[in-house]
Amino acid sequence: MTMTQDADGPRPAPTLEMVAALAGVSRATVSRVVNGSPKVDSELAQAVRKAIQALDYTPNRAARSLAKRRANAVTLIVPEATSKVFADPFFATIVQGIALHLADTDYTLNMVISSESKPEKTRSFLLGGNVDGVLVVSHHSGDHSWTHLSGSLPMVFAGRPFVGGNESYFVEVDNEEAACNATRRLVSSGRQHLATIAGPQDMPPGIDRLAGWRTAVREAGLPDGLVEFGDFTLASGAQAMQRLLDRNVPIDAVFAANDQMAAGAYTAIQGRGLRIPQDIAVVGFDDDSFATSVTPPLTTVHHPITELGKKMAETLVNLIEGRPAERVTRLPTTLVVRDST
Amino acid sequence: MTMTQDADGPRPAPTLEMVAALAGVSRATVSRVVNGSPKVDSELAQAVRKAIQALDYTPNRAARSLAKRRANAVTLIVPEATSKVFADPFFATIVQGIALHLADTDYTLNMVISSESKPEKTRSFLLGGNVDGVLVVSHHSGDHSWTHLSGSLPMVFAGRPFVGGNESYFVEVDNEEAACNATRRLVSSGRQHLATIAGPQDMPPGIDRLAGWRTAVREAGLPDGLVEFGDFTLASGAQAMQRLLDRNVPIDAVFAANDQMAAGAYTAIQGRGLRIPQDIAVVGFDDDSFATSVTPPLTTVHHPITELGKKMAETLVNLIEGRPAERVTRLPTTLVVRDST
DNA sequence: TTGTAAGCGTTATCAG
DNA sequence: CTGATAACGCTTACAA
Repeated sequence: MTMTQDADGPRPAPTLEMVAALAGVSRATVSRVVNGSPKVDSELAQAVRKAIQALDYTPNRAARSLAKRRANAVTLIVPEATSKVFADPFFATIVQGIALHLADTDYTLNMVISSESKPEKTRSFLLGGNVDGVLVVSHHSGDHSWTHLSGSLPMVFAGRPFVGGNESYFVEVDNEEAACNATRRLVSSGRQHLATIAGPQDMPPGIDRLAGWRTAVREAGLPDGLVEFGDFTLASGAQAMQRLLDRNVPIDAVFAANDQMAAGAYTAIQGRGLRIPQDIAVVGFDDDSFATSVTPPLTTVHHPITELGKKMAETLVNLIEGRPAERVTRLPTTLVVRDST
Repeated sequence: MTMTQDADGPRPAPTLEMVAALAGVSRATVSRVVNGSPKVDSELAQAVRKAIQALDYTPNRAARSLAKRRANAVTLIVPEATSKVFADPFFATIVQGIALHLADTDYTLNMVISSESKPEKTRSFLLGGNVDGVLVVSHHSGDHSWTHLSGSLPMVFAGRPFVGGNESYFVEVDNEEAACNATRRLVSSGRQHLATIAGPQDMPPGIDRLAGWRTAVREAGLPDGLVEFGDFTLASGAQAMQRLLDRNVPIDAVFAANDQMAAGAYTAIQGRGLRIPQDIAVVGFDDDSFATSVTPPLTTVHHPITELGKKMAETLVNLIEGRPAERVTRLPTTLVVRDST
């Protein structure tokens, strides 16, 4: 009785050795063509490629990593705290950008959500030579508990770290400038009583967007006291807007530090029978799905989040491969004007 | 001149061999204690553990995988199409659940977003022995282009696959039953004119939730024609509600197939000066951040998404390790009653 | 119970 | 330009 390949369990993947045999060359040669070495006879190369096709051969990553002392993998760290607050699409979108870029390289993306309870596990995973670089997306506060690793491993952050901003690699948009421009538009369209719903002041985006609003308001010679704070959630935006309205002072425009809070502001404004934009103009920040879902469609700052993720990945790969890389890359934003202003 | 360890480049990670030397045992023994083999003298074990501590040793995954012919890694596949539609937190949340569970195992999670353009790359990665199992979360339609791999590799799906539901492993909630219960509550609270904003009919959740609504409506002897469809986005929910209202027939309750569409329905309803719940009761599905952000807080079906992710991971690991695993696990839902009904 | 030694699939060095 | 052959760091029979 002969062994036939039954459907019992996946048969082992073809190895480089098998390819070599089929092509009638040495393993070294196969390895060379697989890795695109220029110095290999083109006839042999053809033969090898044919064999690879025939066998549907894929190099074994583990063996490869072992031999090259390089994992060809990068890790995305998401602090557990951050991972719990995914009301906004920031995370998913940035991950998408990262994965999209990495798909064109031969780096693999692995994800860990780092529990603050036992960070050593994550730490030793990272330092155990299993990873060539690290991406940190902690939309949340300044908990960059990973900054210290940047001495041992290439790291790139999403957004300026709350601390250590002068040593770390990161990619962001110019939040202050973008907020300033958005606010200027409000001014130049004739609004006189500008308010803002600011984000948390322990997060760089919260800080910078408020600063941008202030700059624009002051340069217009207007008072800058109409500030209420939210935490980037829809509900907090609604509440902040209520507080603003409760002050009983004239308000004819409001800049919200993100679209979710802007959407919240909508409910508060419209709930009081006021009209957007006739009574109050609203501009947001992010240009996420809220911006178009809401009525009237929201004028907002386009935040290129996917690009941000791509750029993070690109920077990290450059770092890993010893190519020059920008320490801080700042992506451009644009104001997209819709019907709320 | 002697070499001192300067801060030039990360020093190589300690190896098992170094641990063995320090502890005065053979590598085999170290390997045994690392892998928790029972048959090792407890004194030696202590010594080894001490050495591991001292050196801050972490096993090299590549080497380990190579030796055991097992990657200790699972891959999460996100179809590119799916990844573009992240208005709702489903993706982030389920990933969180997966990562959370995996954190307690020694499986690594890697993510690929599979471009439909060149699926072979993904395919060969998966089949190249780099991964022990696959998780597929394609919230989107029935594009389970991966089902065919399930012969070669353990796979678990998020939600019942549109096709192949009888062979695949998957975890889901009983959408039909949940929708039915939610609708029954509307009936039992005295509502007579029930409408629904259904999801896309090429997605199992869309289909099942509509079916559940129908069942409840029919068993109450009420007409089941008040149906409009959306695509699970806020905007589509608003539009569907407009169409419903435009029919100019009495409506005193509506079941939306998810919370985002319910939120959209809110704007349409309140935009016409109708009150929730006095004029129209609303119930949603998912219990995501919208449910509490909205005014009045939304009565909705709690969808245990994090648990879903955890269960997916758990099932997959069981499958990989040859333990028994449920082919379909259905997680319980609960109706959380807030102020919209 | 512990150690020896033979792989695991690739890459890299070094002759030829 | 090609082919032996020695690593790479760990696991695992097989001996002792």
